Amino acid sequence: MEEIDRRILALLADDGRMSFTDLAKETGLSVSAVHQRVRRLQKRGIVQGFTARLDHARIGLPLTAFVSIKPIDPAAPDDAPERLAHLTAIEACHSVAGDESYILKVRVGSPNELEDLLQRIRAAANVATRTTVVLSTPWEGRPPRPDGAAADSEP
Amino acid sequence: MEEIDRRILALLADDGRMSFTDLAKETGLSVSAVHQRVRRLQKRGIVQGFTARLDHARIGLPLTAFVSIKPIDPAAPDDAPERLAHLTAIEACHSVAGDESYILKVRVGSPNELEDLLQRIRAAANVATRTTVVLSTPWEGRPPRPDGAAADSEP
DNA sequence: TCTGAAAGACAACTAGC
DNA sequence: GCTAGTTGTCTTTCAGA
Repeated sequence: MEEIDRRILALLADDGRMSFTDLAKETGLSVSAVHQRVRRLQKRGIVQGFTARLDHARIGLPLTAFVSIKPIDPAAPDDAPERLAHLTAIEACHSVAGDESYILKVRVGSPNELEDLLQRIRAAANVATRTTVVLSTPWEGRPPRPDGAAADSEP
Repeated sequence: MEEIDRRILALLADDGRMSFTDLAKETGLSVSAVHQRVRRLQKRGIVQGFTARLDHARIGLPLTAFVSIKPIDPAAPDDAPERLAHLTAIEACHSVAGDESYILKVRVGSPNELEDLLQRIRAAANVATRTTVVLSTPWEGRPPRPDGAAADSEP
């Protein structure tokens, strides 16, 4: 039951364009039943959407870096995410425990663009930055494998 | 020309299940032409695949962390990625410049699972770990917006 | 929550420019 | 590299158990 939902999620994480027909074959359900379950998973927000995995190096964004930021004025209100949201080079923004307050994952076309981006980040959020450049990425975005724990209750 | 490809990539990054019919409407091309272009983008490896975006908190993986690793024996050959690949909790593995050699992004169900994972990482790759726990994620996996630079030449 | 069937929409291929 | 047309498959909805 819940096992089938996890199987559907694994299949869609692996191939987001898999047809309902194929999902039905893989799960042993009818097409309608799979269709219903996927719609329910989307409605519940467990499936948040579908996206294409792109080769960043080949769309003009070959340089990836992690940027840790720390407020210059620790007393100021912490609204860094809102202040940084317009910078589309920032692919992800995580609030973290530890010495710094956020870790940003950024993608740019060149070292020059990275320098420019860092200046914009510092100016927009009034923060100090510490940057770790990615040299290569053995893997990334590997589909999650829910090991043991169960999911949530009903919405 | 190349402009249309970038538009297609942006649309598919935003909705990986968008139909070719809709892609055709959005780009002003015929369905066949869009179909051809997407197939070519996949064949060239610019589109590497499609995936469902899942709510990790609701599939039993509510805890995210970044784990930086450093070899205990700097003279040993660096094969950490191969040694760690079997640990499916590691969603991404980046080789980085800086004090440490890799940054891992991991997702687990609980602090206990994180502790267990860290032990496995240290044992498998003979490394020291430094872990930064994610408290919240304002955003993540935002579609890349190729700003100015152009893509590659032919395969 | 499932099945099965029916309508329409779509994907995939072909030919021709 | 594009358009247009054709065939077979798929998506989506419905009634019913």
